[in-house]
Amino acid sequence: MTSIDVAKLAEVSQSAVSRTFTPGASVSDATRERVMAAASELGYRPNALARAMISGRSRLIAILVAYLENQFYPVVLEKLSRALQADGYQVLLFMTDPGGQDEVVRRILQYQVQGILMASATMSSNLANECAETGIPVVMLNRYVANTSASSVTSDNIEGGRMVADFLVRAGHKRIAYIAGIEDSSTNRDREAGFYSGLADHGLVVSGRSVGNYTFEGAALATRELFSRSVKPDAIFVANDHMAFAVMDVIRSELGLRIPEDVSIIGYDNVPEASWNAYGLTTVEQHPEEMARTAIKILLEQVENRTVAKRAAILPAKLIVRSSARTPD
Amino acid sequence: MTSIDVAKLAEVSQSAVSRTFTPGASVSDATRERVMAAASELGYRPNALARAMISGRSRLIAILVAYLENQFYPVVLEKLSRALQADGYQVLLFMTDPGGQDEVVRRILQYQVQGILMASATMSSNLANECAETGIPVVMLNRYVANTSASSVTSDNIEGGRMVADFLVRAGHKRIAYIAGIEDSSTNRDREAGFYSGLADHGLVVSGRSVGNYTFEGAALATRELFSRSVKPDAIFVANDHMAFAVMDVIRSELGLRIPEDVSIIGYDNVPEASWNAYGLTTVEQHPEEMARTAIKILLEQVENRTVAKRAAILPAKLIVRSSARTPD
DNA sequence: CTGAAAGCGCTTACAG
DNA sequence: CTGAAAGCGCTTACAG
Repeated sequence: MTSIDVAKLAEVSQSAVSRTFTPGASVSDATRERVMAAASELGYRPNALARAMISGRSRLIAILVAYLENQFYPVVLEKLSRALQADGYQVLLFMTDPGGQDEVVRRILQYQVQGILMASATMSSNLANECAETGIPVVMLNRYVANTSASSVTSDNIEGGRMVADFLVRAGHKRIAYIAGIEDSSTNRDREAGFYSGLADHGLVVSGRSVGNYTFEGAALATRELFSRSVKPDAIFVANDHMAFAVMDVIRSELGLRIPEDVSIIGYDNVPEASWNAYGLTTVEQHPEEMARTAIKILLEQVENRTVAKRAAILPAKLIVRSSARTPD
Repeated sequence: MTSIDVAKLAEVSQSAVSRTFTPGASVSDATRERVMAAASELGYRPNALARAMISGRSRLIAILVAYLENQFYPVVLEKLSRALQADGYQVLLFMTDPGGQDEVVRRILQYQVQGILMASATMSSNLANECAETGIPVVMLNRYVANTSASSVTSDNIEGGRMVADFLVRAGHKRIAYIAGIEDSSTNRDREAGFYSGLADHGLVVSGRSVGNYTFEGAALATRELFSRSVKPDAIFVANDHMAFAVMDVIRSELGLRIPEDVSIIGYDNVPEASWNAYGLTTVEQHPEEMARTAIKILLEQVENRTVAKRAAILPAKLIVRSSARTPD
């Protein structure tokens, strides 16, 4: 079923059919009606691929994600997709591997996507620039890379880390440890830097540090390591919620300690599970809906104006107090 | 940058360029080398949309998902996407709304997808048949609809429900309740039917029933309702894990009861959180990787053979025993 | 192995 | 408002 078939049946030109399905094009009511009648009789639907080819606008946006285990990402993905769909764009989803990043992006480019959204995936500066040259806007979510033309949307990770330190110190903690995410991720660097600077404001330094690499298992190992040392922490800032759950499990089930009586735990993200009673995790909120909305606003602005001017949005951090950490008086 | 630009630079025909990028096409080594050199000099990549148009094979597969809060779906989505990518297909992702289902599918069809995978979304039989007429294969995951030509992949929900009943009865429970998911979903119907039949095998009937609609909040309400009655359950089978976490939270935090000493809880799915120590949920496994693999196998077989013969795969259910339910001696 | 040519299904100036 | 025509960037018989 093509527009030509419809044109024949409706006894109009193929152009008239095309115009009927193009919002804003000039067609008389009479023509439109005849075309619609013929179209529905034949079950005709315009071919979006042909439209994309000829118009140069595919209305395809690629979303890159590395893993969906950490609930922050499914939530963001859902928000992004819904917003994009509502604006008449389609989502091309790509799961990236630690290594094959560049290959994936090149495949995306073949599909003539009009923009790229990167969440939980890092992009080499090479690749970001390659996209910029092609004129395809890139917006990174929850991460940024220096020296690229890619835009970014993050929460104020530095301020978030600082707030955690302040909260913990004011609650009377003295031996405050940090469990890091992926060492060279921008989120980890910023949260850690803010945290240390917050401790320093109170004349303290971190009492222990181990690395969980943002994985559940990594966090469990990191916790055991931390508590195997002579100086045991009385509070831990964990670089994200996903790891914090593993940390809490190990502390309660394996070490037999109470939270927050023996150890306070604070995470980062405020994923849905953080509010589940079994954890009641005190954490720093990253508002997924707002991050998604901001990312899409930046991306579509660039898509529609065909500009690739870099923008970096930093959303405010907010501490969500629950029961996993002692509260300052 | 088009194949014509490359052809000019390489001093060959446009056909030669096309053949160089078509696996299996006959090109001499000499020609191929000149084309590749020119292509990389110009940064040329074939336009997948043009290829799709002319060849009639878009290599696009649509995945429909309704919500990603229940961790079962992100996990399945990740497995599906990776498998499809590995086979050289691209994923077009659609988040469906309870109502706008049909509209979504019609939009998908415009993009000339070669197949549709439906997870956590129900498709009207109308729509399924509409797809079948177009010759586009549809595979539903974790659900099925009677009287359609859509294939399906599910776990053996009936047998799973029966196993839960048997386990609970043999552990000595007498007042066994059920918290339902969405009433008219095939998963709920089958799990419930199997469960009741399992109870009947031991001469028992369900002692209470309320509906959680597969949501976290719905399950919390359903739990409060169940315990507000005169006969309180000493065991509950919850139609999926996602609800079971809410049930456990309410039982422990609000009702002050112990699990499994006072109440046994069994869920369904075995999502990642089920193994977290704070819950230690005994549950029926649905192996997401195997379900994804099976769904893709069925779908691609139909895509590649251009058949739409209906298939219904039912994977075996397996009880995963943890600590949320008393164990039979 | 190679090139000229037809054609996939549309949009969009252009002229009337 | 309408139609004829060009063209988006490719693949793929066809003939040599």
